[in-house]
This record gives sequence, structure tokens and C-alpha cells, in this order.
Amino acid sequence: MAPDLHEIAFERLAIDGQRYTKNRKAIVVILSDAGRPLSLADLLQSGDGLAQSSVYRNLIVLEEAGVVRKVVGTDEFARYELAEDLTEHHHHLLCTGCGAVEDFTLPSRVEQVVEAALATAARRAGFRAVDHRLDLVGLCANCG
Amino acid sequence: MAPDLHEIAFERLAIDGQRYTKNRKAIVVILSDAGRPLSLADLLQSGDGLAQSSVYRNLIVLEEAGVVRKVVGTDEFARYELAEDLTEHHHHLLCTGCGAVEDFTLPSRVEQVVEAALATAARRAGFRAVDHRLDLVGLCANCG
DNA sequence: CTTTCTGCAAACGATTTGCAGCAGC
DNA sequence: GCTGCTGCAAATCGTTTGCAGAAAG
Repeated sequence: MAPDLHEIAFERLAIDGQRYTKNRKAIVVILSDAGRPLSLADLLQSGDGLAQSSVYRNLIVLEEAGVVRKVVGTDEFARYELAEDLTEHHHHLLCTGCGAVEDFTLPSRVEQVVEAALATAARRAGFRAVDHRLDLVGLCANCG
Repeated sequence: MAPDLHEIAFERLAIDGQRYTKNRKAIVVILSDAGRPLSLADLLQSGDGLAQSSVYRNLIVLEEAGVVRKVVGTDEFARYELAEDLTEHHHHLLCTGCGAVEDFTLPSRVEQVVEAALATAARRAGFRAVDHRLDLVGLCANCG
């Protein structure tokens, strides 16, 4: 975990007029330690007595502040990870068997090609791109 | 719409022991005409008196038969489109403002690079890739 | 005829929300 | 202290399911 992670989180929340409370810090720590997107159940299990509704509410606040990103997989559960500029650029392996989500990275040469092609496509469509998702869907090592 | 689209749909459903009924045909026609992923509300509006539960059930059947694909956007509504081998390989523009989903394509040179890189990444992770998603997230021309 | 599909209405479950009390500054 | 956060429990709403009758073959 980056040493200034909490400082950054604090600042981004401050911009939105939000506090960096104990619960919010706990969520950031858990996500930072996980190294993969976590579902609500994961967070509740890892956290110490966090209330479900508070976690949902805090995830929304953290997402709006740009500290956390929501990841939609193949099952019915939403998952969350730290914002990409707080970790490193990566993609997801989405298992259709168990719903698990794992991270992976691509060579920077490939990223550059994709980046350029997407920028062109977005411009052509009059679309203001903020982010992109490049995920693999299939069966993980356990389910395959 | 491909002339043999209904024949293909019929055959794929038959493999699963399913019938290609009037309702299912109607869904396929609507999706084929749309040229973009449609939400349930879109389908109910376009269809002529289709029951909500039947549409949901038929979409599941059609998805299992490989005729239809579910597309997850940025809003709370699931969307559906024809399977990729019945149309052409494409990607999605996901608008975070209004939730709209539009199609776009990339140059085949880019697709090849991505395809190869993903195959390598999947092999390395012991992941059996079935499909990939490469979508742009941002604001569409109307919301931007 | 038999099996599958359909439509209605009721059930389900992840997520959201109202409210009273507590914590942060 | 005042404002915003928390936890509990109830509400919301897209989606799923049970069942009796209709359609496909």
C-alpha cells in the first residue's frame, strides 16, 4: 500500500466536503490489501463489525470522490477496488462459473495501441471517454 | 438482418430442446433491427404486448442457446443484443450520464493485437477465455 | 395428447433509504 | 454544539418464480 494512500483519500474526500472516518479508512485498507475487487460480502467479512448499509453508503461516497471504483462482473454482486490511479492500470478476469474477479496486466505496447485506437473511436463518435474496460470473460483455473 | 438468422436461432434452440416460438422470434427481430443493446423496457415497448416475465425467461433461454448476449452497462438495467457471431465483432460506448449503450468497432489490426495479448494473458493465468469486453465509459454526445 | 411456453401475480434479494443516536471537528 | 456519519430496520425495484391455462408438435 502506498504510504500516502490515506492522505490522498483524505484530500479527495475533503474536496467533496466529506470526512475520512474510521469506517471509510477501514474500507480503503481492506481494498488495498486485497489486490482484487471485493464484493460487499467480502468487505463485511474482512471488516470488524461494519454495518451493511454504512458500507454501501461509504462506497458511494468513496466512488464519487474518485478513491474507489465499482467493478461489474458476471454475477449479481457489485465489486469494488481502489481507483486506478491509486494502484496500477490493470484488467479483470471474470469467471462465469463462480463469479470470481481477478486482476491481470497487459504489456505497455499493447496498452498504447488500444489507448490510441479508443481515443480515435471516441472522438469519431462525439463521446467523452473517461475510462475503459478491457476484461476477459470465461472460466477461472478452479472452474475450468 | 441476415436471411438465415431465424434458421440459426431455430437450430441453436433445438440443440437445447427448446422451441422457436412467436415470442422468441419477436425478440430476435427487435434486437436485430435495433443495432444496439436493448433494455427490458426497450423490448417491452417495441414488442406487441409481450409479458415482462416471458421476455425475461426467453432472454435467458436465448442466451443459453448462444443466440443472445447480455450486456452490462453503467446503470441498473441489463441490456441484450444478438450474439456476436450473428452480427459483427464490436464494442460499446457506455454513457454514465444517461446509461445509453452504443456500438462501435475498431480497426482489425488493433483487434488482432488485443486478441493475441489477451490469449497470452489468459494462458498464463490458467484461465479459459470465452469472450472479452472492451468498452469505453464516459459521456455520450447528448450528455457530454 | 404430451410437453413446453405464456401471462398473471406473488416472491426474491441486492441495494437504498428514514430516522434516532453517536462521532468528528 | 452543530453537522454529518452510523446502525438498525423497513422500503425499493429489477428480476425471478409458481401456477393454471394456451400453444407447439
